[in-house]
Amino acid sequence: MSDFNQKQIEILQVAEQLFAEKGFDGTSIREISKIAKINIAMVSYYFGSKEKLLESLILFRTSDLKLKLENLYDEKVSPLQKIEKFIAFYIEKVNSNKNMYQILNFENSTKKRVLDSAVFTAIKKGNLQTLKNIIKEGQDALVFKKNVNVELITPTILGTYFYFNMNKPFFGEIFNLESENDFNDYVKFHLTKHIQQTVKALLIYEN
Amino acid sequence: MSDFNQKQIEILQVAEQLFAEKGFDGTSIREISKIAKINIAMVSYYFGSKEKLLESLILFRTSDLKLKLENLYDEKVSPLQKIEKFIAFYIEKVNSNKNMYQILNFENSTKKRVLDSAVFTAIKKGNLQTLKNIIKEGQDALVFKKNVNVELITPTILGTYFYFNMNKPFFGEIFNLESENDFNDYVKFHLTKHIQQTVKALLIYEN
DNA sequence: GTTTAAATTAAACAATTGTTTAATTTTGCT
DNA sequence: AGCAAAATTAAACAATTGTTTAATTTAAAC
Repeated sequence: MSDFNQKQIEILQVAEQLFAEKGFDGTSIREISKIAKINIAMVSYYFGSKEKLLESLILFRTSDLKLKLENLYDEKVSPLQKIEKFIAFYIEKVNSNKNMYQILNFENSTKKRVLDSAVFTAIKKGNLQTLKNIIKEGQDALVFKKNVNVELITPTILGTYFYFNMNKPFFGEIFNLESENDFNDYVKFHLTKHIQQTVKALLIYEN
Repeated sequence: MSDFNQKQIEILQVAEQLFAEKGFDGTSIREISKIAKINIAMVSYYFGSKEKLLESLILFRTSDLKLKLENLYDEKVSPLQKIEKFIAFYIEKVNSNKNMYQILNFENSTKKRVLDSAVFTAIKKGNLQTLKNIIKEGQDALVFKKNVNVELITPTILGTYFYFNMNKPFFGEIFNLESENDFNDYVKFHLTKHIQQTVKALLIYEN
């Protein structure tokens, strides 16, 4: 599988940061090499090409993107609490992998590279199914209402986070977030809570 | 102000599409020139440089990004209806300027270029104030609840749309959207409705 | 029709890009 | 120590990049 040695991992980490900051096309191999303190030929030596470096990076991180929600599904907690946990866990996961998501979001909407979306589609469908199961459970228990577009809840959960993240300077000014720590704390406590409230309200409130 | 002649506008339109599709760094002047059927020197001749072409493009489109909500604010409709109109109008605006927003979202989160965010900050603050006014009105009328994080509602509104847009292939498959028309129709009717329901529920439902 | 400015062109530019080569150094193994 | 494979290096590569030049064509004004 993904058996990268220490040197390769260092390169991947530098590449991840730079790709997220400047985009794939905005990052040069020489820049990566300089920061990773390696010779520029090492990228080709280890990964073959710049494109394959990106593919390796995605492969390297893909396992991190899968939600591990099995334990959550067994728990003897109410559907409402499951939704809360689902959201908190999801946001935490995405926020701690924000560089990778930044890369994927952009390279996915770009028509230049055709990164194999099959594996991501599978992951997304799996996560969606988990959410559907929870909501179905809540609907059967008459806690959640019926007429809700479940497929659009993930866009609301993740979209809220990504928009917040994309406009970090703006919200940093509004909420007085001066450090990366401030930002992460705000996400963990206030933003997550907002999303939880939003989804819960959507699932419960009847027009 | 933005007095661009017909030739310049043609170049800007081609640049807008390509920047949105492939990113600023992923688009070459030769590519733009080829599609716009002009000589590559014309870009420098008219705009000065590639960077300045982007600046001109932003200047050219900025006026389109401002929400015109004055009429909405005067209307004798309930706060609930105002919220609905606000969202429908906002989404429609963003969706019809999706290329520009795609560019801004990416170039803004990239640390490479420092596009003057002051003007966008002003626009965002203006739009936020409008939303705040509506919500305040609803709270005073005891229709909306009090403890809501108003600043995070825009992320939910626009974030939902952008996430949907970014993952067009995925949702296209799920919802069977085969053409750009299908996509726009889904946004106009179903996605907009979902966001309206979501925000309304958030503003009304008490824990 | 002549003149002047604007528009357009092909060509060249220097810099940067990703990639490869060929030589050298390091490492691991016997 | 000796050897073979792996790792690392500096240099060169061809292609592409944004930009400029200098010449030519077009348009407008008188």
